[in-house]
Amino acid sequence: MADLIDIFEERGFIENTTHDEELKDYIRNNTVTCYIGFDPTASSLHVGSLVPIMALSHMQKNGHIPIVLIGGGTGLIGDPSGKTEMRKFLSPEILEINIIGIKKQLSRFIEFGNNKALLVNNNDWLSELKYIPFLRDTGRHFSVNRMIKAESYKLRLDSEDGLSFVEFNYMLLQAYDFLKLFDKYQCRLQMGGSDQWGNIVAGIELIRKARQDTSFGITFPLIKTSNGTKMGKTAKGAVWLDSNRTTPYDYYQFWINTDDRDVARFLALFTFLPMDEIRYIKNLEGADLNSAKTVLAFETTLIAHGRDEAIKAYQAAASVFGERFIPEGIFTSSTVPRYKSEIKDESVPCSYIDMDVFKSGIPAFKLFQEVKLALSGAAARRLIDQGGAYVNDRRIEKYDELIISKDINNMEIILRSGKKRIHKIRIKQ
RNA sequence: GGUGGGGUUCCCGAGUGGCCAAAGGGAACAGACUGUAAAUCUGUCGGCGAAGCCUUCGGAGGUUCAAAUCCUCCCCCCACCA
Repeated sequence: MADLIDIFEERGFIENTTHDEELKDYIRNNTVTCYIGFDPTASSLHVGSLVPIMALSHMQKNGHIPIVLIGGGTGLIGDPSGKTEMRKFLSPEILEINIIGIKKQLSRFIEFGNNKALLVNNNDWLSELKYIPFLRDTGRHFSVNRMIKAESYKLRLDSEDGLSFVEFNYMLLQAYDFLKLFDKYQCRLQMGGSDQWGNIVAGIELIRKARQDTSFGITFPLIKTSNGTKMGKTAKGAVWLDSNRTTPYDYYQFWINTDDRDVARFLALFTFLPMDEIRYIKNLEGADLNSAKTVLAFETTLIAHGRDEAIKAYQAAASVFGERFIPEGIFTSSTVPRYKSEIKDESVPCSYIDMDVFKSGIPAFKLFQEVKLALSGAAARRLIDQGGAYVNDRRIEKYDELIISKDINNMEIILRSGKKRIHKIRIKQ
């Protein structure tokens, strides 16, 4: 059995662990059941959750048993850890929808079934908790004095908005989850983002006090880009794993646009390529890194959306931005296309517009607004005035220039905003 | 429950009767430079096909020629006291 801790360490997954040596021994010598909780605050997970997901996947690939805990119960409350504002309460109906969406997504990363991985919902036990027994059995193990010193509450305790009692309880519930999974599945390891440290330690202590037994915790670093911003946020908001929210094309583009300084780190975290191959690219500099970015984008899209979509996104990128060749010697494990591949634009954003529209002509800014390359007419005019709008690679000079039939090539018109945002119009007869 | 302080455009935050579509910063968008990178500099940044008009400063009313600014009621948040 490969040494999971070593894998985690060299790939950059570990921010902090409890009981360093004991934990290593435990993982080396046992089939470990471990869990991570996911809050069902949206019907899709996003790139921000990718580190925990990849961690579970590594666990499984190395013969351990991951448990995905969906916070159907705690989701009714909202974790205040590291948050500046109180979460909106979500209705049970919405939570139910979200849970279904999340389950589906995780199946791409983790193989459920045959007890190779479990998916549980803490609503199953939390919803039937009785207040008084809970206080007596679980609450008595918690010291408020300690809790208010927890880093995870600090932000909120110091803030003007304060911390509601409901949220204050979150830690107890998460600790209780851990205890429950310990009892039920002998789960002794909880992992989570670095903001979960307090909650994880609370669970470990609860298990120690209530069961006189040992359990462990690992936290992952908060992944920031080298720019210092939280990773996974773009202009349009979060980068989702759901292809209905973030298309595979956009997903691929998100990764292609990785900062030079982040490429190696992200390859280690977000792909399964061997570290030897990843280390090699540390020799690359400047534009040479672009081939590594292609591999990063391809592999991440492959994992999240499957091979077909990854290929399509690759081909679309090639059709729009030109093909990049991956040198033979690098990333030999990657299945990224290396030959001169077909250049197809199938997954380039596209909409269909009636031929009639172009017979009489449509003002350019209207067209840009129509396909959502600009959010309003004013924004579209601004874009054109500033020289950022192109039709078939021809810069539009006047915002009300009519786009007409002769702009159509092969039943298509290509619109571009700035350098990177492309939209294709296909003509309907 | 009492007292005091607040709720401003995507975010932070100035603005206390007209000069306010609202300072400043951040984010974002575009241009130049580039490698679909970063940094930098420049411009833009509520809506409407221009002038002009319309909508916006927690909500609802009111005073005024004129209200983000004044008054009334309501909702929410914070601090201190109880």
